[in-house]
Amino acid sequence: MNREEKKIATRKKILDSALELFAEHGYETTTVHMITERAGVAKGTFFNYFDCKEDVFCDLQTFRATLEFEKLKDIRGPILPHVREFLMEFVRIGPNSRQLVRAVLLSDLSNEKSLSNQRKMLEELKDMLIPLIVEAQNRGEFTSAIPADMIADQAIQTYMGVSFTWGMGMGDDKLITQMVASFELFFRSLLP
Amino acid sequence: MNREEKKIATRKKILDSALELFAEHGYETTTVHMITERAGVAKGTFFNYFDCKEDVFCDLQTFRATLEFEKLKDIRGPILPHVREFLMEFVRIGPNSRQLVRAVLLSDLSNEKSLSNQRKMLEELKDMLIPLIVEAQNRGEFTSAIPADMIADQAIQTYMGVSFTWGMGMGDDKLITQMVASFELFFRSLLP
Amino acid sequence: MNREEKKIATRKKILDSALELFAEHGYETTTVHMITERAGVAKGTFFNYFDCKEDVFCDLQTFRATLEFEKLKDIRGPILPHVREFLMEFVRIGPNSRQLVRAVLLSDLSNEKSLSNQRKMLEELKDMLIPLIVEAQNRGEFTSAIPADMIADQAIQTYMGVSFTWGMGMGDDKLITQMVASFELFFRSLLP
Amino acid sequence: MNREEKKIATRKKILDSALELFAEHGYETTTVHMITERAGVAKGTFFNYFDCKEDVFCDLQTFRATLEFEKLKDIRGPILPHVREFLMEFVRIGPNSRQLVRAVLLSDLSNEKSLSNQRKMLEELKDMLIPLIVEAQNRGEFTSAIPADMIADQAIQTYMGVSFTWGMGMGDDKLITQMVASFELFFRSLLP
DNA sequence: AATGAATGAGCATTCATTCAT
DNA sequence: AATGAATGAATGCTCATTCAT
Repeated sequence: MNREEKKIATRKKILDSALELFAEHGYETTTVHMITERAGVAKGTFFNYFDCKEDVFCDLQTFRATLEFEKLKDIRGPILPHVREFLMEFVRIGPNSRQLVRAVLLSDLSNEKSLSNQRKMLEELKDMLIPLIVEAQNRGEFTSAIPADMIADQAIQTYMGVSFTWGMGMGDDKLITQMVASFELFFRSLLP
Repeated sequence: MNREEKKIATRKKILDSALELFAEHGYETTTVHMITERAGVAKGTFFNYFDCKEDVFCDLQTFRATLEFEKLKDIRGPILPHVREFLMEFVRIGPNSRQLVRAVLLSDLSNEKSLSNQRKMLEELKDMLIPLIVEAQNRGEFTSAIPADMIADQAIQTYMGVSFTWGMGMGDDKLITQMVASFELFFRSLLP
Repeated sequence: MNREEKKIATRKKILDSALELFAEHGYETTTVHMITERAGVAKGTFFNYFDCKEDVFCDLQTFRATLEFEKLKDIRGPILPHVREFLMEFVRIGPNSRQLVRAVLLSDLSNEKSLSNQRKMLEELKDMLIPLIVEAQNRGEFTSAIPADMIADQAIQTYMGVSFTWGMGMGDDKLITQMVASFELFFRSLLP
Repeated sequence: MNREEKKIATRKKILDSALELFAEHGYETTTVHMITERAGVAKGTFFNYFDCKEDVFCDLQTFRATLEFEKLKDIRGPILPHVREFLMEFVRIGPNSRQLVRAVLLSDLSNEKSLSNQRKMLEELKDMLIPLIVEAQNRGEFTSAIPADMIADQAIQTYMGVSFTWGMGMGDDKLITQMVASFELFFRSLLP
């Protein structure tokens, strides 16, 4: 492992430890000392990689921003199979322990910067969903009785609702199972 | 106002100030000094009423436990109107600013004690919903294709999903409007 | 000693300790811990009295701003006796150990706020001196060959020069002796 | 440029950067990182040339010790022209921005080692001045009413006083102008 | 019962210094 | 000889909590 790789590894160690600890104790209660201790580095090392404690926190969220919403654009024909597939990938990429989910939600709420990041991301997702929904309505897959943007809102709410309650310890052992089940029911409400 | 009443008033002033501040800044970021300043009492007074800072926090949550789930027990005949009414009261009692909603969700997530309180409350709610749903299924209001407990989970998820996304700043200006709209869609998915 | 007096006493203890330590080690090298240790209070107590470390520093200078320059305004008749008297009082009020003088000069230089405070004070002093000098020139006490404002500058320079070299450990044991001697020589240069 | 020359150049780069930064921010506030960044070398390189941060600081002062006081020894005949000339060179060699002057004075005061260096230098200067002054008194250039060592003290005080007040931002734009003006007045006080 | 001065453990952050590469 | 990642002691500052008044 050369120098550059070591640096990346150290950064990752710190990020991972931070994510775990934020999940276990929340942002404020987690100290830099705790993070570096778990990462197995000195306290000072933390600040070689991040300007301040808050920065790690924001970093945690960026991984989600990289999600490939783009894929949704190219959907042709019946929408449901694609949405199911997208959803599964979306969940597969994200955190998969209840603790981690809680940590991410916590981060969304506790911090003004995170809050607006997250809101922006959801708005983007919504903008990408609407045309898909409209097309599905035209094709007769979804009811046209409900406006497309309301359906989009609803989809996002379903996603966040599942995340939240699952993160709290309720629902099926696997997040993906719970997510798919909830969306099946959701799609049921969209039948023409 | 006699002595005893004064004591109760002081306690209430402190609790109210704390709730407001937790809503504005979160638990950790709110200091005892901030609370007593807003309540208009001296810092020491706080500790005459609460053993430690965490205690106010737990006190804040108890108000939700007092919610009258009991009412749900006595429902007879068609369920939908009752559920709609219950929902509206439920939302009316709870916090109504996005900030407050966020604060409460934050409190649910940040603290082990709060987390388990909240989970217990939701489980209770679920247990109360299931027989109602079964009866509605028997009466033909809801589809029987979906197990009652799954529907109950779904209802709770819908509630949390709306709370979360609305707290983040999305959706209709009024929480109640958003909540009702989402539940109408939800009920749509339960049609036989 | 009642509560209010105690507060004043504590504040004074902290200020005195700070002044001594700044004199011994300079501003940056002196830690809040050192100050509170010498003052015999807890570290936190420091911050009950001053918002930050820098504030003590600025406080140290204010005592000089209270100097009664006003007295100079009312001088009538021959100026020299009054100036001598003023000078002696000026020195008597100010710090009298070499260490303290050094601390004050150090504070003037190390900190932008102090620097501008001090400059302003000296400018004020100069403005007050000029009319006196003009009158003395008219009365024939001082030469008119040198502009009054230059003489004022010179007086201030003499004062600072004595302070600096004396603070460094040179000159007569007593600052006042050294100051008077230097000003006698200075006045000699102003003979018509 | 061979290896030896390169080493000398690197050392100089570091020293120059340090001097500039000490002038701009003072000793304590300047970090090794700032120095090496401005010098364009890595942080580690600093410690290849200096054992510790303090060492650069002491090195900076030595340049003043190299001042050729020796020249004063060989003065014959009327003293004033020589002293004027010496003074001008003295000032020309030294720092010429208000910031730099302030930095040097600061360094004199903040550090025990610097303080004693500076004191020693001034004492030497004084010892060199006294015989010159005695001779000038004998020749009738200066009054004999004032002891020669007092005059020497006075000269040094004048020098430091001008430096200090000029460094603080007062007086003529050019230090040399201010210095010459003050010394002219000083010489005036020495007329027989 | 109410006050607020005093406390000190604990935190984020800085930075001179080391040392493997 | 030069590098810069890693170190950890030290610092300014916060704040829940105590307790004499």
